Parts: sequence; C-alpha cells; structure tokens
Amino acid sequence: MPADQLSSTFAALSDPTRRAILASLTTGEKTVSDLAEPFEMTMPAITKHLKVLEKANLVERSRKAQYRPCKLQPEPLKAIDEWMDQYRRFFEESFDRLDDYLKQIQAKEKDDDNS
Amino acid sequence: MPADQLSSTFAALSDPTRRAILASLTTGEKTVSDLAEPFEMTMPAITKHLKVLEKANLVERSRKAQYRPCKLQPEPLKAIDEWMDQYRRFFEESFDRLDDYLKQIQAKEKDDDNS
DNA sequence: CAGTTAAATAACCAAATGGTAAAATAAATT
DNA sequence: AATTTATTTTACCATTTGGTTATTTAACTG
Repeated sequence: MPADQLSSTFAALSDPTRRAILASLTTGEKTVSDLAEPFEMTMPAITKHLKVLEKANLVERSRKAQYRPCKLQPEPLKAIDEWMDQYRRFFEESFDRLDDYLKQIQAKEKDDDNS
Repeated sequence: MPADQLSSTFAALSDPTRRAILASLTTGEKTVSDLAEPFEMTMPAITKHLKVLEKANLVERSRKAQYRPCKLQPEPLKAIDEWMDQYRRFFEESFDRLDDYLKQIQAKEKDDDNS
C-alpha cells in the first residue's frame, strides 16, 4: 500500500531523530556515521531512519568510496508548506500579516506565470 | 512515553483520513457523525482518529446534548509553520520571495513586541 | 418507562514501527 | 591476499497503529 507523498512526509517528520538528522543536513552533506554520532543508537537504527527519509524524498544519497553521503532534499517540505496554506488564516491572526500573506500569494502566482 | 508536541502533531497529520477531518473542520464545528459520513469506515475508527487529533491538540471537543462537536485548534499547525522556518531558504528559491519572507519575519517581530 | 440516536469502549487482529545483535557487503589500506 | 572501515541486511522482538464487531454509556423522545 503506497502511502501518498504528503502522508509519508508527515510520517517521516514525526520522529525526533529523523528531524534532528534533517536539521544536521542543513549545514551540508554528511556521512551515515557523521549523522549517527550524536545519538545513543546503533548504526542499523540510523540506516532505517535514513531509509524512511529517503522514501519520503527528504534525503538523497550518493556514493563516495565506502561512504554514502546524505543530502537534504527540501521539495516535500515545500509541499507541506503549501498544504498549510489552507490553515494559515486560522493561526495568522493579524490582519497585517493576512495582508502580507495575500500579497505573497499574488507574488507567487505572478512567479508561476514567469516559469 | 509522552511524545513531544511536534512529533505527535506530525504523526497526527500523517494520515489522510485525519487530514480530511481537519479540512472538514475549516468550515466550522462538526459532530462525529458529520465527520464520519464521507468515509467508508465504521464510527469507532473515526472516534480513534479523533482521539489522535485531540491528543495532538489539533481538535477540541465540547458537549451539546448527545453530540460531541469537534472544533479545529490550529495552534500546533502554527508550531509546524515555525519549525519550517529553518528550511524555507532551501525551497523558497526566488530572491524576491526570500525578500518577502524576511520582511514577513520583521513584521512578525514588530507584531510580537506589540502583544 | 421504553425506545432511539450519538458516541465511546472493549476485545480482538494484522501490519507497521523502532529498536537490537549478528552477519554480510563494499571499498580502501597494508 | 588479509585487514580495516563504512554501511547494509537479516532475523528477531515489543509496541503502536488502524481497522473490525459487539457491547455500553449518555442523552433525548414518545
């Protein structure tokens, strides 16, 4: 049963270890051992977490000698951000910011036209 | 083992039924039967999903006669939106929009001062 | 009070999740 | 060729998850 993209993204983000891995990748590519180092967890556990992130397309892996560097892949986060759009009016209470938000939407539509 | 707030929010959002329930609540309070109606699922299943949403503080419940109306509680979504801040620069590729975003941050800080 | 409607609980089940230890694989080094 | 380093795979385990049916609880209605 192949879960939809949004579901697997949210599922991947629902674990603090995986969120920490993502955060660690914001400063650049890392090896599996690099990523594992801060955690009190065996390597296979980290490998599994990476597989979840990879299946959710949040991490891309390459190969360099015996290393398997991991790189952040932010597209699914963008999708979540867009999903969030339908809820922003519920938590962006300020009219000023609602205004900002509408302007942003307009800017985005204009942007899409150009691409 | 009490999962942190962010983890339970993401976990709650990782199911399409629960996301549909939330979306349904954007148009106002609903009873459990109202919420269950679009799904090919028994009531207990919906009750369970509601319990997950409630524990994640995404839904608040009240009481009206034999009904238990559900209301959207958007605070946890705001928390996700703020968590996302650290990743926006990775997917908001346009400099224009990055600029918009920075202005938004400034507006927000100003806003926080006033509150 | 008897019956109906709304919802929750209990008991159960299969599959997924998050971890482990031990073994296997891949590439570099000696 | 043997050894070391980096990582993955396998086999296993306990817990959680998402669903079911059957039973209860709660409140209204005739």
